Amino acid sequence: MESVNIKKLAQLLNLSIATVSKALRDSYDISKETKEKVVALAKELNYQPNPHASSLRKHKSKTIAVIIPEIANNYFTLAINGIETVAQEKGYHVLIYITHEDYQKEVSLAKDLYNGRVDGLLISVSGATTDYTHLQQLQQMGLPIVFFDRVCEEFDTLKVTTDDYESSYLATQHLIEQGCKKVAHLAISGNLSIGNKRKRGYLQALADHQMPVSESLIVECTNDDEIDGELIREMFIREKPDGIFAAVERYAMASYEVCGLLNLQIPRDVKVISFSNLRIAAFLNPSLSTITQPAFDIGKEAASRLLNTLEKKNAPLTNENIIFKSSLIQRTSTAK
Amino acid sequence: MESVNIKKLAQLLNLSIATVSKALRDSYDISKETKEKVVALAKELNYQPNPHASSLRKHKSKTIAVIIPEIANNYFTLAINGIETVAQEKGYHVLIYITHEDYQKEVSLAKDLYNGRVDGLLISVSGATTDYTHLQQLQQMGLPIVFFDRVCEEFDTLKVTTDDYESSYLATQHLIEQGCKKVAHLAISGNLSIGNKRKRGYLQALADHQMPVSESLIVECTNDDEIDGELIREMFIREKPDGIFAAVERYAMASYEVCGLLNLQIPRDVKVISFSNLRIAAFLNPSLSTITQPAFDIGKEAASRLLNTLEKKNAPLTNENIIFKSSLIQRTSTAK
DNA sequence: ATGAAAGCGCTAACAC
DNA sequence: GTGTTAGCGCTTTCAT
Repeated sequence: MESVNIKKLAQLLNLSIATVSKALRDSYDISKETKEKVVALAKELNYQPNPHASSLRKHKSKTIAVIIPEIANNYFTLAINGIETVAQEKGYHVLIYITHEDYQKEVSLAKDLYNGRVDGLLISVSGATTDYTHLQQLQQMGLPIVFFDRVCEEFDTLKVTTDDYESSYLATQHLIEQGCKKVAHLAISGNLSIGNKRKRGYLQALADHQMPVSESLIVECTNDDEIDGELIREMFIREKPDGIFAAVERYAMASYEVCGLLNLQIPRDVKVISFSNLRIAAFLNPSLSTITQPAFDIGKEAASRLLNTLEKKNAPLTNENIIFKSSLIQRTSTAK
Repeated sequence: MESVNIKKLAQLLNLSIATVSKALRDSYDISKETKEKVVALAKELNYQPNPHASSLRKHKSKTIAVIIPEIANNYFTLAINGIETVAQEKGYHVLIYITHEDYQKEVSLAKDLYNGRVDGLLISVSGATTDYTHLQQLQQMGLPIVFFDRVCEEFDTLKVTTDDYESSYLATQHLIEQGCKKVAHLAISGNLSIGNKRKRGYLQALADHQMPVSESLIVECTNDDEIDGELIREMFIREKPDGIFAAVERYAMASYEVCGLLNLQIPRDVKVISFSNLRIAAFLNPSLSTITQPAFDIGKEAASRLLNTLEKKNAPLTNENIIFKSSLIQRTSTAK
């Protein structure tokens, strides 16, 4: 990458490096003519300041990191889209890191951010994460962190989530209202707060409607599609549920598969509802009732807040919890 | 971001900065004992070298940029996954940029890479891009570029694609074999090479099978779902096709929608096949026959080649074209 | 085996 | 209004 630098501009214009630098930053104490000359030449030579030099000097990189557990998932895809939109608007760069639900990877990725590589971090933690010291260290070093979706409750910072408890309650209630007598839950593995909230919403709805509650109706899924399929199949055979509330889209698809294998018809024999951001849920066979999170907006909001803090336009990140509303969209999979 | 730097380590150890630096890089002319002391303290204090300083000094950032036209698309999501996997393995960082099919954005994003921000670029060009000077400039400045999927044929560098012409031919032929007499094509807008290849495959298959060929059977889609829906609807009414070959997933979904509106049954009245990387194509109603690209592997290959070049393990990027094979998966939407 | 010093390209305090 | 200079944290040549 051979390219023009500020020194070359200065030489060509017979000016000092400082003057050129100031002219480019539109400083008040540079004459209009000089500024114009400088800007003109910079444009002509396609001058771009060296980002490493200026990051080093200013202790600001105009870059944020996004750490997510997976990407083959519509929620995160949409969230990234929202994040990238805001970042581009404000002239920030976005580094992306995927943990594949691996705690060790999350730790080592966090280490990479220890020394000013980025100005801020947006993270949705891995399901395997129970210890947050890697993130706490980052925060102590002064790195602003915003959690989204998969948050760490105990962490003192901004968190952007959806109303997981409430929508899980409503989803479960919806199944009951549609006539289900035995509702199973396909739960997220690990002890993610999001997983707990969804499970609690489910349990509370069952309790409030005098429905059978049993641990054996809850399948703690993994990150492996095959294992999950097997666990779900076993539960179907063992419990013969007539309603399924899936905590994530992937488990709903696994249920569709299992129903196919067991010759169960949705929604006649089993009704299914799931958290999902699939745009084509309506085209599934049968079309899938979903709880849809405003993922794009969540990404936008998380990024906006972070960038505002970085630009000091706002107070530092408070221990606030911004909660977006999900929407329950009823489709054929829960029809009476 | 207050943190430990090499100077502090040197002070604490009563060594010179140079020695510490060398010890950390495991240089041959540092004694074992010194190395061990340095490494131990570095670990203890969680020392991480400042990436901007070393990038500035070494003219290497260990970072690559990925520019894609959109992300709410399974192909690109999978490709990023492949790219990120390779990058993480080799200790590289991945900056992500989305053009939203906007040429101006692509140009301005390219400008951001003019001055060493990244060591290499992976790009899938926007559909609106017809002029490649912004990329040529980057290449002239010495930035290695690898194209994937949406490539620029005339560009002298490595390109990773799929057998678009062949699979389009096969997809069209498949429709004909399934009994279609009038096959329409939902084509990608603009003059992307990928769009042309898919269209040429379609046209050749029609010609080889003595099928009606007409410009009015080809819908040049846009990037706007609503407009596309309208264009497709008009074509359906005007031409009454009994076969649809969609160049991208989004257009297939639009067709499903239009068929619903016009009370046409798939596959009885119209058969549909589409390029798609949707994992749940099998669960659509009806399940969608697809041409599926090995997107993850394409991302991996593109990234591997780029990183190998950066690490000088390979010769520089040649004007090669690596072609992956797509697979045609027959499902209900093209059943007889 | 260790250290001194220059310099990557830029910014900002301070002089003139 | 413009220039001089120091220094961000690191690597690397050259001396010792």
